[in-house]
Amino acid sequence: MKHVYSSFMRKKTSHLQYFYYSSKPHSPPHISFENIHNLDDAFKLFDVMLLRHPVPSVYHFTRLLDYVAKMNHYDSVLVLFKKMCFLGLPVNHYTMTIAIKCYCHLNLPGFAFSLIGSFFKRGFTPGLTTFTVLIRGLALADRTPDAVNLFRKIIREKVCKPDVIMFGTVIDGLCKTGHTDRAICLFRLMEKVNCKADAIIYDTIIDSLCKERLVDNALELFSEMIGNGIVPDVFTYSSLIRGLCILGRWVDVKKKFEEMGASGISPDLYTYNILVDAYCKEGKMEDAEFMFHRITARGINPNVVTYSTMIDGYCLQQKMDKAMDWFSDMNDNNVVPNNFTYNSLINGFCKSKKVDQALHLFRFMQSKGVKPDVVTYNTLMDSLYQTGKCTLALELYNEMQAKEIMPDTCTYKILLDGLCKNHHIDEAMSLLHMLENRGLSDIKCYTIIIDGTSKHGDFDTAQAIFDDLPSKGVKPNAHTYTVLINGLCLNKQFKEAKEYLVKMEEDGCLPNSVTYNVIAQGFFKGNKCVEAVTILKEMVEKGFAPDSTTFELLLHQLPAEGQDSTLMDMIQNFAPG
DNA sequence: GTAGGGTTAG
Repeated sequence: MKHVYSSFMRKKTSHLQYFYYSSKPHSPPHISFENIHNLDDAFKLFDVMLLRHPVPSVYHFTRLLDYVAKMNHYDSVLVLFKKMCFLGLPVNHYTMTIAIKCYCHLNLPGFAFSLIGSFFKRGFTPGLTTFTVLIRGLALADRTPDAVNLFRKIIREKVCKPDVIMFGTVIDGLCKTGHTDRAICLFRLMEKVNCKADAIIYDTIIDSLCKERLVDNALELFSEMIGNGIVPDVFTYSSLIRGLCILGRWVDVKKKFEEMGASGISPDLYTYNILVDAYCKEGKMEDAEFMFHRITARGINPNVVTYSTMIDGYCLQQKMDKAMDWFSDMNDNNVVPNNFTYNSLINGFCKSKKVDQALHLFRFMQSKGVKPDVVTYNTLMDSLYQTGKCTLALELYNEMQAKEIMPDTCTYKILLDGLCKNHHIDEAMSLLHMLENRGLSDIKCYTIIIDGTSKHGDFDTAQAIFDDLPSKGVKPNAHTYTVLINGLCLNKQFKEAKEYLVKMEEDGCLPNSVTYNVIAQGFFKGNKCVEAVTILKEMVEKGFAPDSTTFELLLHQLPAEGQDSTLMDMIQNFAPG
């Protein structure tokens, strides 16, 4: 064996010497991970370790597996783990816990559980760490209720005494599934069992509260945290800053940002990315660029998120030249664009009615090895349908299915709307029935169909679908009523349109600005100008403003209604600009 | 000696 090993070394010495070096001649080579940069290196090292005589201890193999796991190559870890088991190499509770983690990350919690059996077979007992990995694994696999049950069982059967990390794992699982309230209950329970919450626990809950826009509650918890002597870190401040950004509390954002610096905590790239994103979403591109320059001024390299966020900001404003400039900058700086980057650009081009450029990018991204996802397809299909290119849209739909990219609820809504707008009502109806059979139809689907059929001139169908909603257990919302009222106006059923305006309110759907604009425009177009003006007055009383189309129609009535002082007031109040 | 929890973009 030793001979095999040395001849192997001679052949491949140039590469393998990176992994081994001896401090003394004839001493066992030291195993080094320093020069492992990719999966290939890791597999080679594994093979070399197998050829060693004697075979290195389980400790070395475990470290190698952990190393590969930390590179997120969970499937490869399991390949190596199975190979170890197959070759009869020893594995211990450390090795098995890593394997459990990998099964969980691959969404195979069943296999993870079966490894618990192996624990006992091999004479090990799973402890806190292993159970924490399992709990987290269940949460990762969208099985948080099971994770919570396992946690309860561990406490009930006194399997082990949960520590702050296990509590933190369960709390995170609850937060990520929208149960922040339950997470807070568990957090309070910790105190009762003498388990002191640390910064990570506070950060998890604060972040979750901020995401739910309960920023004041988050700030309260932040004060409590400090009161309890827990020092906030960059995570805490980043979460709070993002929460304040979401609410547009810019003064508070600035204050928190300064407070953070004063506490000796430097914002990191995450923090900056949050701010860049917030400014971009707000359309404050100058502020976003300023933040970007602060990043580089601090010697931090912006990453794919930073660039993609800037690009998305310009795309949202349809400033495609600027967006493409940033795209070039990103490439010049060797930051590799990903799905998000391309999807933003494709969306930007679509919204600027440059579908050809969007399609060009769609092909380009694939040539660069970036795989389009459901969002890419949705964006393109919507744009193609809206510009009447049905054949191409359908081709993309088929292509997407061929690639086994699962359509989501957005996809179906795009198809429904696209088919209706392009006069394929029958196909839209059969799609709706398919969605009903699969339990995928919701009020938005029906609203699209009601809108589509009535705009297509088939108001009877629209009305029939609307009337059938209760029997399907679906409740119309303000949008549905608005679409129906629009249909009634198109069908010149003005009396009914007004009746539905009252009816929707009785049904708990308050008419909004769109509803009033739609009905006012319908009445103007049907030459029911006096009634249109009555509706406009009601609208203004309720605090809604006519949009530009309504306003133009109103102006046309000026000679006839010029004596009406209310009308004049309205015109003066709402003149655009 | 080795295994466990928290932050960014449609």
